[in-house]
Amino acid sequence: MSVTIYDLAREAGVGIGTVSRCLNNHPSVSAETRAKVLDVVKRLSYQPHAYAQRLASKKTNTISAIIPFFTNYFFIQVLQGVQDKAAELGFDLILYGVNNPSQAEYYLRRSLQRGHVDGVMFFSMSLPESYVPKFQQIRLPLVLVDAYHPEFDSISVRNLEGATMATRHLLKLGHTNIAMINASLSTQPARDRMEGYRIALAEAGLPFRNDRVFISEIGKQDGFNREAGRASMEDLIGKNSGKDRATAVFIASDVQAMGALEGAAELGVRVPDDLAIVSFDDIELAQHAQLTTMRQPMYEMGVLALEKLFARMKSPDSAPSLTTFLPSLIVRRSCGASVPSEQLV
Amino acid sequence: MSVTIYDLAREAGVGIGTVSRCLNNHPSVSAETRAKVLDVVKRLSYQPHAYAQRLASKKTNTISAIIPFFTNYFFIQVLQGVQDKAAELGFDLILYGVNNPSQAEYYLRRSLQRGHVDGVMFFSMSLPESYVPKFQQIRLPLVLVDAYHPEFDSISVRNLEGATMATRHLLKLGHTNIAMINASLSTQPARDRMEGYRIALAEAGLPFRNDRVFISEIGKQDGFNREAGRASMEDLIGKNSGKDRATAVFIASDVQAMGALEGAAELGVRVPDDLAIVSFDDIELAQHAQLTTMRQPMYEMGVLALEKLFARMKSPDSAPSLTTFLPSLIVRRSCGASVPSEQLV
DNA sequence: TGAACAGTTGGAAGCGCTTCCATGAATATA
DNA sequence: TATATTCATGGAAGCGCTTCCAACTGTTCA
Repeated sequence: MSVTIYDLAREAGVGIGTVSRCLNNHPSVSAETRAKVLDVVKRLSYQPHAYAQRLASKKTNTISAIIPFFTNYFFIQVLQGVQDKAAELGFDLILYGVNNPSQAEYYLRRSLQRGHVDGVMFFSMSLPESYVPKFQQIRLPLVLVDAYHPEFDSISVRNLEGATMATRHLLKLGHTNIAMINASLSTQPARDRMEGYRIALAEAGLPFRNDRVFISEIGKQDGFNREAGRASMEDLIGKNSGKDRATAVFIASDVQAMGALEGAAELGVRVPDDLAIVSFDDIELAQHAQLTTMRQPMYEMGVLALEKLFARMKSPDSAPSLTTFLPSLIVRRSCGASVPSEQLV
Repeated sequence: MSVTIYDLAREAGVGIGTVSRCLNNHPSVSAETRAKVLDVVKRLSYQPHAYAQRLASKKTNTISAIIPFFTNYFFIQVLQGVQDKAAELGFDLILYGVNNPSQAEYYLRRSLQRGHVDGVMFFSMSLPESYVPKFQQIRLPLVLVDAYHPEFDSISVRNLEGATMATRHLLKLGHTNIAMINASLSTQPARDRMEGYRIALAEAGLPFRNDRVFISEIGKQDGFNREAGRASMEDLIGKNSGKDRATAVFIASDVQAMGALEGAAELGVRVPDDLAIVSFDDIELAQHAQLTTMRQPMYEMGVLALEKLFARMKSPDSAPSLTTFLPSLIVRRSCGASVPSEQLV
């Protein structure tokens, strides 16, 4: 049927051990023999059987990525980084796209299956605590991306600093009354982004006021969605009159900002003239909507995730590392800065 | 180290054959024995070794998807369909995201590796002819999605009919001078969409005029990109004056339409008042930009792709099937229809 | 001249499973 | 009672590879 190393061995007049050594670039094969064997390999167009190799060598050359679909553009971008690096390192990538935490758990279990994958990447969700010992027991490398756990390698974005940068930008543009639209404070990113906002205000000697923070938790994703953004904006505009009027708002995510833009347009509030906006994430829509926003280096995060996984395979006992990325400010029209410096396109 | 069926067999006081039969729901095991074995399985928290199973059974329970990243939203949507169905059928999905045809070929070869996957899905690119015999020889199931080849199962969208529907919609709104912005005619979709446009015009007794079709091939993807759309729109507007003025345009894709909108805005042409627009694809941006467009059932296509692959595994000898999906008209603001009927959100 | 050693090589064992065949027990049939 | 027939079961063989160990060939050195 298909060509095996036994066929190669017979054809080349050598033993199967020698054939295997040739295929795996083992040093102790004479140049002559190697050439002979490789010639036969080519002639019979031999292809190794992936699973036989994996069974015998106890390495799978495969990793899995558990990643929620709802992150959309983030999903694609980060996946490109992962995929490119995986190809470079010769790994196959099993994709487990999920829509909810219970699906994620299912795939965690599946990834933990003995000999299934050499490593796991877990994205944008908090790791259920019950899986911590399981990964540690079988010593399966795990990297968290856009998430954090002290026991594992993690990669995340510095939400606090990013929020500070965003708010500082509005301050630099002369705004002194800056509101915030946030998502549920039950999530760490929302808390961090609010803290960053608070810090920037404090730096400028401005008070942090609870009545300037608008939070809606309607819809999915703890309020990180379009409808919640819209509701918050309507709320804000309803209360935004008189001399105490906010002239700018920092919005915790681009998707919320998209909804907020709709709400503002509907209520006749012009952006940026009546209200300047800076948000967070730089999803694809942000460019089209001309949102000034904090960009996360998604592709780079994907690449680094795989690098960390690889490093962990090499040295399983090193201490868990945390790498944080500083988001960068992308200036577009929504903040009202005079010279939009869109460099990306 | 890890628990094997030998451990189970010893612990349960049965043979390894019996254990294996229990695990695989083979009928000829007494209920009593089965219960005993399954109890031990649970007690030792046994996990089968994936690759040992695969080597012995000669089935991988894995499929690969070769899919270009540049399709963006299509990518995510269709992948969700694939993933959901794969989970249901118990398959693992190896994702090979690519950015160019040579990467695609690399992964085709990899997928063809003996015993690597049980089936392959190939998206949105034309299959290199040299791979046709390779798949046929080793009888590896292959499904083409958003693509077509007579020798394989294919799923595609009826571009011609979709274009006709789009153009008809503009006609129904009273337009009699309708232009088209297209991409390179070297691609089948571009040809089909133009033919559909032509047919709708003919139905209405209107002439097809070459000077009303604007094609730019700048940038990537044979002109299916933002810059090309913008260039074409600028070209159109430059030539659009006098009584021979086009009042509507059918644009071959949403991404082109996004660029076209920018160009129109810059040149002071209002959409839809001065120029009505209908485009094609219904990517995520389309909703935000309020583009009236032809929606492709992406999720459904993903599900069907996996169903076809599965069917092909069951009966390798049936004739190749082609399924086409009819896109549906999503009415938003860009066409100027009085009552936007956005049902999706 | 013989011992020690490095460089190659062949092939058995083993990875953990599925499957087939032989066997034995239990039941049905003449 | 003797003989089929069915149902469960144990375990060897085999999937295609890697790896280890033994063995064989030359060389080198005392």
